[in-house]
Amino acid sequence: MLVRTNETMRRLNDGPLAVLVGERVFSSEFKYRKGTEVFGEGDAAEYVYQIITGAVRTYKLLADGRRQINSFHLPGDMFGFENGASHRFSAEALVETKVRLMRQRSLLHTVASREGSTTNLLRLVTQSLQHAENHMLLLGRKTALERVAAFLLEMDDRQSHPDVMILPMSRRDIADYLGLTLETVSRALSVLRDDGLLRFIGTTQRQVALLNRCGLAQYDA
Amino acid sequence: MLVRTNETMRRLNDGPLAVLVGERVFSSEFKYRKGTEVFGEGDAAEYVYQIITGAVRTYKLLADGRRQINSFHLPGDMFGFENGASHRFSAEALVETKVRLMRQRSLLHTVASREGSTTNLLRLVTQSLQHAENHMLLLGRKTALERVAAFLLEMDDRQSHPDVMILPMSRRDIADYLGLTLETVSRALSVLRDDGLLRFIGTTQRQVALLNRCGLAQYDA
DNA sequence: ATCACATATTGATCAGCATCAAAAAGGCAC
DNA sequence: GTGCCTTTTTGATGCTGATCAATATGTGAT
Repeated sequence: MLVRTNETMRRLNDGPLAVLVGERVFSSEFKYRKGTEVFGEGDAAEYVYQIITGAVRTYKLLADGRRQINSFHLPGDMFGFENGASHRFSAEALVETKVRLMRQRSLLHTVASREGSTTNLLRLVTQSLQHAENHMLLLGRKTALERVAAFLLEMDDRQSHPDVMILPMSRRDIADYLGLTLETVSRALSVLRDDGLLRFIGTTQRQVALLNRCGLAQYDA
Repeated sequence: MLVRTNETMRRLNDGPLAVLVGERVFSSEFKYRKGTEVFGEGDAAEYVYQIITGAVRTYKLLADGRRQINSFHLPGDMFGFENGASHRFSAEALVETKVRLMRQRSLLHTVASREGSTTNLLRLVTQSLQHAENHMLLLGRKTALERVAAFLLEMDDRQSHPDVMILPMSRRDIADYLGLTLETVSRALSVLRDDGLLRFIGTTQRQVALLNRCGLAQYDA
């Protein structure tokens, strides 16, 4: 994505709602097994979630099964915040995922009684909006290679540029995020590998070492 | 778009920030000629805008000129709200446009001192996010015909289902909104016309009568 | 280790939309 | 109205990415 700065170094209890933590607002924890639904589109929006460990995809479906993933959520990220009474999209655990959760009503109430946290909550929503704006540019106007390069740089950034990046999602998930097919994603990754921009680590294809981040950024428009 | 309910009947002074109007918050009005820039990506985000008459496009550009329009703003709509110090996208008047504008700092300050308006401001941002989520689904997963049908239904809804809808934007604007080329948009409109779903009114091609909204909705996925 | 199933890669072909091109229609100044 | 420029439509062709298909690799259970 275009905006990568300041997305790094997110830690638990260090996000926009840090001020609320430890105030009996985050009432409980919960664990989801790989592939299970956290909530579905149209479900009552009772809780807000923060990921402790694991990863979650949020997505919308068309009637015939076409899927668009809005975003991937990693440890520290919050999701599920809704204005209305029901969720506008679905959320599923990509892998075994532990979350902290609290009631939305409780959150809004707490926020309303506290100056400053208002702005934090607003910032949280604004950041999602910013991500969405960048993603619309990607979906509307970028080529397959540009999309995949942007995706790798986004994940790299959100994992704080590790030597070996772990992708918790399948090729199909990546494809549904980028508005492509899984075959096209696979081919693009192969091109980038053959061009010496990345290397797959070990036996799995979900551990990636970025060998040339600047080169990758060239591929991204 | 998927969400059309409650987008109708928006009037001036009747939006999310109605509570703020008449409180010397909206300091002034300004007029932009057709095609002129309201603000550019990266500009200092000093003001928030509300359209009185006319229409505005907000968009992002890639280095080589590819453009993605995030949204079209019609009378009553607000835009230009930013979390950070600078605008994340550009805004231009589609036609001669009159706006009301106020300083962001002033808005935030006023909001902070008033219970309730916080939630309204939050709702404003959340609505933009909701629009973005629906648009990502369109950009990532819908065909050209589905996109154009969805566009017509969105505009129809936002103009409160008039007999004759006026499109203030060019085919190129529509294309850049829908992630297509202007030729593809033109062809899709011709298909819908030939199928009896719409009719062009008068001499211009920017006045459209929707003859069969349910039929159009079938085209949309 | 073996088997069954899920995931990923790679290849061949196809289709939808983009691109290139030209003509028609509309808008606007004079 | 006339002329000029912009916008829109329509047509011909091409290319990117989708689809269909086969193989390879990985994973998890027993």
